[in-house]
Amino acid sequence: MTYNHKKIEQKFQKVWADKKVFKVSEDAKKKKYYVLEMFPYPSGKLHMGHVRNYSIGDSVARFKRMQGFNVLYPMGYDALGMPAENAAIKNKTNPDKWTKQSMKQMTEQLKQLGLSYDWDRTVATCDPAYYKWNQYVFTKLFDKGLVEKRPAPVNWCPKCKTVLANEQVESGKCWRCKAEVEIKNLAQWFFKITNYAEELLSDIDDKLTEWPERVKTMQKNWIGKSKGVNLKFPIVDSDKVLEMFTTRVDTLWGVTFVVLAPENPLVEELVKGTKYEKDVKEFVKKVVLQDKFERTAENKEKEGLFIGRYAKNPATNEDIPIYIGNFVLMEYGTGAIIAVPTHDQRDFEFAKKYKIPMRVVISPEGHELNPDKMIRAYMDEGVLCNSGEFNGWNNKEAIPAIGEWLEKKGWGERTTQYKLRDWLISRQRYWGTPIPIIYCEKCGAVPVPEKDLPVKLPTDVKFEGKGNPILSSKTFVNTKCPKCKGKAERETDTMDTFVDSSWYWFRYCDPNNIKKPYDKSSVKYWNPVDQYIGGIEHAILHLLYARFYTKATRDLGLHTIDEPFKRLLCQGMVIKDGAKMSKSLGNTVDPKEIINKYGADTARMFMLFTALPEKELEWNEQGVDAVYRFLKRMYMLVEDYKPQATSHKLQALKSRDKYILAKTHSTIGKVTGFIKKFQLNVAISTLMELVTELNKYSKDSKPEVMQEGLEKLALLLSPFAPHLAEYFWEKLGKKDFVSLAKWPEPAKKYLDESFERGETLARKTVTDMRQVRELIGEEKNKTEIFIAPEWKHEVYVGVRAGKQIKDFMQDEKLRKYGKDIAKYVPTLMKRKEQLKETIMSQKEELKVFEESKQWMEEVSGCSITFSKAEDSNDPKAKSADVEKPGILFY
RNA sequence: GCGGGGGUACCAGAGCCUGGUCAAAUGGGUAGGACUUAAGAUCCUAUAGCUUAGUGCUUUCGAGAGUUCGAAUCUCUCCCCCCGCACCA
Repeated sequence: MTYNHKKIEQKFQKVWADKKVFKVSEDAKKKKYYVLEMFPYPSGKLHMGHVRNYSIGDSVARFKRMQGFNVLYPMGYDALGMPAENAAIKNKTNPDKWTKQSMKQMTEQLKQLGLSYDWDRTVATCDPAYYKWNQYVFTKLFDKGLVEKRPAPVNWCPKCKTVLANEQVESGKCWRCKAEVEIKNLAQWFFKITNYAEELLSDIDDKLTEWPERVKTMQKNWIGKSKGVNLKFPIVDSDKVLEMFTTRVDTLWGVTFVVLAPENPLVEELVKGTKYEKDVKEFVKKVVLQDKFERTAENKEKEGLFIGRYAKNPATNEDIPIYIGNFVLMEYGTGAIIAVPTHDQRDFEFAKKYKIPMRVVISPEGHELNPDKMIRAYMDEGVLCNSGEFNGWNNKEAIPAIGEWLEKKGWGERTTQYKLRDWLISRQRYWGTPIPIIYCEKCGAVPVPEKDLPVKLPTDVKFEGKGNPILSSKTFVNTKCPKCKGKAERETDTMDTFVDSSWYWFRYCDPNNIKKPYDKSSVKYWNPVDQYIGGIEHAILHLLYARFYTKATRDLGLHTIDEPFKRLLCQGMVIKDGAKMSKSLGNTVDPKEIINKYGADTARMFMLFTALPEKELEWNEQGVDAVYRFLKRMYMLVEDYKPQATSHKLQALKSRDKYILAKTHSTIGKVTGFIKKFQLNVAISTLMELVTELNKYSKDSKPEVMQEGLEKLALLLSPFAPHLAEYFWEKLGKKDFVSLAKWPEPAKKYLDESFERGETLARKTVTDMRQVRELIGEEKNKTEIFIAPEWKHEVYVGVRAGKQIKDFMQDEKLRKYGKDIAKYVPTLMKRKEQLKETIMSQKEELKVFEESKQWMEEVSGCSITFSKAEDSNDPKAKSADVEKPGILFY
C-alpha cells in the first residue's frame, strides 16, 4: 500500500462538505474564536502566498476548534478593483463576468486545500448586496461631516488613470502598477481619517498589545504625531502674521531666518510689487513644476531665495529675513518653518549655502560652540545660552516651559501636528462601488437616500481603456435630484477598493442581511477578530483604513467595537531563488501542480514546517519532498498497525512502553505550546520526533500503547495535515471526525520524570541495551556490562561477552552500543547536579547507583547485580584505578 | 538620521524570556550500513576536533568584557546584516 494522497484528500473533502462539518452559528454557551485571513483578490489563480496564508490560518482554526471554541473561519473575495477592469479592456468583456469566473476557479482551488471554512458565509465585494452598505455608510458619514469633496493636489497614476491615496504611493510610484505618480489638482472625495488620528494612534499602544512591534511602529510613524508650538511672527510692514509650527521652541532664540514653502499663498502676497517678485515667481514656478517626489528625494540639494521681507521674532524682537525653500512642504504644518542653522542640519546647510548668519543657543555641557567653526548642526542635548530668561536651562526641560511662556505672552499656541492626511477615496474607474452622490444645480451634492440604494454599476458601458468607463453609460449619469426632483447628474467616481475591505469581517458575521450591513448582536458575539493573518504589505494601508472604518462605523452606532483585530500575524513572503515569486521574474510555482503531485497535506505542511510563519520562506522542492516522505512514513506506520477494537487498558507496562507513553504525552504538551506561540515549524518537528520513536517501537510493541500513541498523533496532526489525520482516525477505528475531536491534554501519570529527563538518550539506550544482549547471545551469564565510577564523577563503562573481552570489542556494533549506554549513564543517574556540586564519597556514589538500579533493569531488560570493579573479569577494568564500586549487568 | 528585527554547526532553522539535563531539536545535504536483481522508497548510524576497551579532553552559538560554582541563554561595549519611514520643521 502506498500513500494515495489524492484518494484520501478527495474523500474527506467530500465528507466534510456533505456533512457541513465546519458550519458554525452563534452559540452563547460556547466561547467564540474568530480566525480571519485577508481575503484574496480573485485573480483566478491561487499563488503560494495564499497557500501559506491559509495554511497558517486553517491550522489555527482547526486547533482552536478542537480545543472546544466556537470558531468562525470564513472566506470571501475582495472582488472589485483594477485587474478585473484591465482584463475586461483587454478581452473586451465585462469585469463582472471575468470576476465571477475567477471566483469560481479560486473557490475550487481553495477547496482542494481542505481549508475548514464555513462556505455558507462567503462574501464578494462586487455583489451589490455587499457594496450597497459601502454606499450606506458613505451617506451616513456624509451626513456626519466625515466625508467631503474638495479640490486638492492629488497623486495621479497615469497608467491606472486614477488618483491614489497617499498611502498608496510608494516612493513616488503607484503601489499597484509601479508607474511614476504625478501631482494634479482635482476635486476629490475624502474620508476624514484625520479626525481619528489621535484615537488611531493612542489605541496602538493601549489596545493592540498583540500586534507585531514593527507594524505598530509603521502605523505610528505614518500617523506621525508631534507636539509643538504654533509660533506667531508678525510680518514687518504688514498686518499679517506668519504662523510656523515647531517642536523645538528651545531654539527660538537661535532663529536667524524663516523659510516658507514655495506654494505658500503668503509668498505671492508678500512679494507683490517688490523687486523680488520676478525672481520669486520664477523660482516658485520651477519648484512647483518639479515633481513632488523628485523634490523631496534623498539628498536633494536645498535651494531657496530671500524674498525681501522680514518677520519679527517676538522673543528677541529681531527682524528675521524670510526665505522660500524647496525643502519646506506646504502640506505639513503651516507650510512655513523657523530656521535655526546651528541646531538643525537642514537649516545649517541652507544657511551655509546662502551665507546666513548663525547663532548658537544650545551648548554641550562644559564648552561653548563657535558658529563659524561648526561643520554641522549641533543636535544633541545641552544647556541654553543666548536665550534670555531661559539661559542655563537644559534644553529638553526648557521646551514645555517655553511653550507655556509663549502662550502666556500670546506669541504662540501649543498644538499637535500629524503627518496623517485624509483618505482620498475617489477613483476614476469603473469596477468599484459607485459613490452615492447626486449633483443637483439647486441642491448641490445630495447623498442618495437609503431606499434608493444600492446605486448599481451601469452595464451599458464601453471598456476602451480611456478615462473612466462609467462616463460612457447613457443611463447612469443623468438622473433626478432626490430632494427637488429636478434634473441632476450622478457622481461617476467610484470608491477606493480599500473601502470594501475595511469592514468585510463584520459582514461575515451576518452575510445575508438585506436590511442592515450586519446585525449588531452577531457582530458583538464574534468580534473582535481574535486572530488576523495576512501579508506585511498591508501594515499601513489596509490595516489603518480598517481600524479607521471600524471606529467611524462604531460612531455611527452600527456596532460597539473599538479595534477590529485583537491579534495580528503578518506572514512572510514566499520566495524562490532569493526573490519574491512573481510572474515578471518567472520564478513562480503553481500550487496546483504541487497539490497534484504531493497533495494538499504536503503543500500545507511544507509551508508550515519550512519557516516560522513571520519569516520569509524559501521555496525548495527538496523540502517539499522531505515533508512528503514524512507523511508517507506516518502513513506506513498507521497502515502496518492493527487497530485495537477493545478499549485499551494500559497495564503491565515495561519501560519501553512507559517510555513511548511518556514521549507521546510530552509531545502533546510541546505541540500545544508551540501552536499557541505560532511556532508551527517547531510543533511539526516535535511530531517528527514522536513518529521516529513510534516507528522504532512499532517493531515490537504493545498494541494498546501503540494505539494510544497513534491516536494522539492523529489528533496532533489534524491542524497541519487534516486529511491524513482524518484517515488515521478512521483507521484507528474511530467513527467521528478527528477535525471535531477534542484536543488532547498530556496525562500526568505518563509523564514519568525519569523517562522525561533522560528521554533523548534513553530512546537510543533502551533499544541498544537489548540489542547488546541479543548480539552477544542467549546465555545471560556470558554477558557482562560493567559501569564503574571513577575518580570524581566520571564513569567507566565496559561491555563484553564471556571471558574473551577482546573478541567482543572487535565487534563494531557492540562497541557502538556500549558507547551509547555509557553516554546515557550520567543522565540515568539523575544526579549530575549533585555530583557537580560536591565530590561524593564512595558510599554516596554507591547509593546513587543503588537507587538507579531498578530503573536500569527496566531499561536494559538485564538483571543487575552490584559488584566491585576489581571483581570484573576485565583486566583493564581491574587496572584502571577502580578500587571503587561498580555495577555489573548480567 | 529615526524606528523595528537579527547574527547558532556544511545549509535552513529551534534553543535565549524561565542559566546547568546543550557539542545544541528538526529537516536538508554528505558519508557509511541494512534491505533490494537494480533503482527508488524505507530503516539504522555518523556528521566541531582529538582520543579511548569504556570514559574523556579541547575548542565552539558575530567580537570582547562582566555577573555566576556554571553562560548560546543574563548585563555592558563593539562589529556586521536585514527591513520599514525619511528634507515632517
